[in-house]
Amino acid sequence: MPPSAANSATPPASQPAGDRVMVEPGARVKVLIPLPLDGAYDYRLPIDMVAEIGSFVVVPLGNRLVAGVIWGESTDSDVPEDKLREISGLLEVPPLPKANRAFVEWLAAYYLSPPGNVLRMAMSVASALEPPTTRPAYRRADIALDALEIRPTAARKRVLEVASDGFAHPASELASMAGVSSSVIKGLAEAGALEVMQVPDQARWTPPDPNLPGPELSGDQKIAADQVVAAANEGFSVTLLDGVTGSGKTEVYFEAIAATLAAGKQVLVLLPEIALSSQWLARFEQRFGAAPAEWHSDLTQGQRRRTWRGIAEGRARIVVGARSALHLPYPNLGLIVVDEEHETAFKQEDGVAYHARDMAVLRARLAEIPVILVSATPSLESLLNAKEGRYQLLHLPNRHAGATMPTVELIDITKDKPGRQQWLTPTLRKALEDNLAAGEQSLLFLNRRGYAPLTLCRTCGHRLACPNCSAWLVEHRFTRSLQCHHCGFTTGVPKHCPSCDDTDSFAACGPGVERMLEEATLLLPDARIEVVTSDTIRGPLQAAAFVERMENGEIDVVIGTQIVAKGYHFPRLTLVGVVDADLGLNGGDLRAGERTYQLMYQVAGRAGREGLPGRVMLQTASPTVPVMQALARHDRDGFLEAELKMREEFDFPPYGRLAALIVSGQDEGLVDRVAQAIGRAAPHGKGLTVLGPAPAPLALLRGRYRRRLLLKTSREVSVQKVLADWLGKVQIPNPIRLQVDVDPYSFL
DNA sequence: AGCACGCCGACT
DNA sequence: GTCGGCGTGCTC
Repeated sequence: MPPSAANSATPPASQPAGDRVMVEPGARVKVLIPLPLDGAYDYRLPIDMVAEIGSFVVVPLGNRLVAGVIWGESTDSDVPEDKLREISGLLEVPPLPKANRAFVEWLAAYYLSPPGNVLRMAMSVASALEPPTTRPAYRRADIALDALEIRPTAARKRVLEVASDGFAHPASELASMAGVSSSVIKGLAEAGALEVMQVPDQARWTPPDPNLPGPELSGDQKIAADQVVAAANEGFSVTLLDGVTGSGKTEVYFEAIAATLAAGKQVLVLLPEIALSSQWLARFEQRFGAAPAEWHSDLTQGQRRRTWRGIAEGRARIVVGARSALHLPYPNLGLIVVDEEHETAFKQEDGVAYHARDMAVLRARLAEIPVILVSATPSLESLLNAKEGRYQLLHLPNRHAGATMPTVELIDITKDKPGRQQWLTPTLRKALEDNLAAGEQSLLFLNRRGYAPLTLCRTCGHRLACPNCSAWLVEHRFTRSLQCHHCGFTTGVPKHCPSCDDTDSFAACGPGVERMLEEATLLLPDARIEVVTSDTIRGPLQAAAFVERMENGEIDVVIGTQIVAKGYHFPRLTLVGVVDADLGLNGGDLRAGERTYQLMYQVAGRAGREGLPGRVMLQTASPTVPVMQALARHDRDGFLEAELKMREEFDFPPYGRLAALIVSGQDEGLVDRVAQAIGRAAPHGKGLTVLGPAPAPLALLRGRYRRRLLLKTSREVSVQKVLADWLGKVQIPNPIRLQVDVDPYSFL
């Protein structure tokens, strides 16, 4: 069935009629504008304009016109009548649904951000608000080919054959369906064999078919699937689906998706790093016979516009996307799934610093729909919520199809020492050689891009640092450059030391993936080795190409950063070597242990799945610390329990709550004075602790000096209220920026 | 976020 | 003498 036919056969999902509220013509209304203003502005609805709450409108602001959303009737405003201006136009877009509007307000209140800034995320695609356009499409004209003055070539016949299904196709689609170039289409159109018509320029998704038979589920999967399906049409609920790697969590939540789709509602699946999830998309398509709508940073402007409108108009039934997909204008959302819920990639760090997993739960509550959080290594936040009964917990303890968990070995690098200027221990070297000889694939994991994290002068000890940040420059040999991983500063490798002027005196210190490539190449000269990082994989096409090379066995050894640690499933990958398992444990981060466990567990999960046993080797200098012991003994629950206990003892999240204040500016003295003034105004009281101000871990970032204050409260305290009272007392001079991060994850 | 208004350096 | 640098402040 061609997509256009399927599309017209199913009515689009739409917002419940009861949620729609018309506005009196001529009324004074509040219009929220996607700018960081204090609140919505008052405007007059023209007497002849028919609009409702949520309508997208164009309003005059200063001497320009901007798009905004009618937020409600204005009842108690002190804006004088003579300041009031009229709404200048109504945009041809479905109104922003009630649940979305509530979501904007709640998110803004929770993170102390102007609501306009939050609305901006929902209105990120300006062109989507413009009137829909059309584009040419072609179908078979009602004329016999031999009645025309052109030769009936094979290419032309094929085109006419595929164009005879009664539907109009864009030239590019027709060309690819017939396997010809678009010039053939053009020729046929000019000759009159194809009829040109204008069709709406909109995306067309084949509706996923929830009735296709799913895979055979195991006993555990069946029990879990029955529960999520039962929850699927029962209002708000949160389910934590906790299952080991390979236990088939995806198949379980696919059943909930099927049930929601069957009820005619939309589904949102949030993934971290969606751009790299070609394998997830393939599984979805196999289960539902159609591709979902995608939302991520690699879309073109046109794709964004069509997808945004397709969702607003209810034609896109299932959306899979990165965290920003949470803000799209779903008129009839029925289910949210957050896969890999523990991932820190869900925490937005710039602009409004929100956590997409937490906001998914909020969004679900406001829309009164279920949300499923999925992970093999759930966050302590979610585990505690499950433990205390706020979330329903579903457990999938076993790998399916008889696959066993990989063995995890700790290699003590202080005893089993790598050679000079080497980072692989003899044990891991031997394992790599054996695995190559056995014809199986290996992964060397090192979460460090570039060649070496630090470059210093052998003569005078000078270290090459970023001029804008308190960070070392990282040498990248592939691009023959030195880079700052915090601000993007790039420079060539200097010939002379900037400090002592000695020539060619630089020494690379420590390993990066590029350096591991050298070591691995010397060790395994005949192996096909590939480095996979965000530098070498740019965008979904290259990611898909890499997956294909792996699946075809064209790669023997992958040396990769965290982008290979997640989600992929390569049957012949049986050895995982972690070059430096201690890497994430330094720095005194609150979540260092939890994160190291999650990352190591995810990396380990890449080893051995169907039938072939996997082997994981963690190189560590501290094999006795609890994280390493837990990994080696497969004692996840014991580790998490101990970690929870520690957090409880010190009143840290998820028991207590945190907010970080970052004061930054180019004038270091002024930054200090302002930070101290904020510190002096700090609140006191039961369950409140304020730490700082202290230099932020990156005391200089992008040329701005940074000081940090940390507010720690017990769970009963409203962090928002404390922060609002506190910050209301201090004046922030203009060149200084104050960033408030509620529930911070990164302590930079 | 724009866009204006407003005060101090190198040019047609 | 002006053009223009971007610091501060406002937009219902």
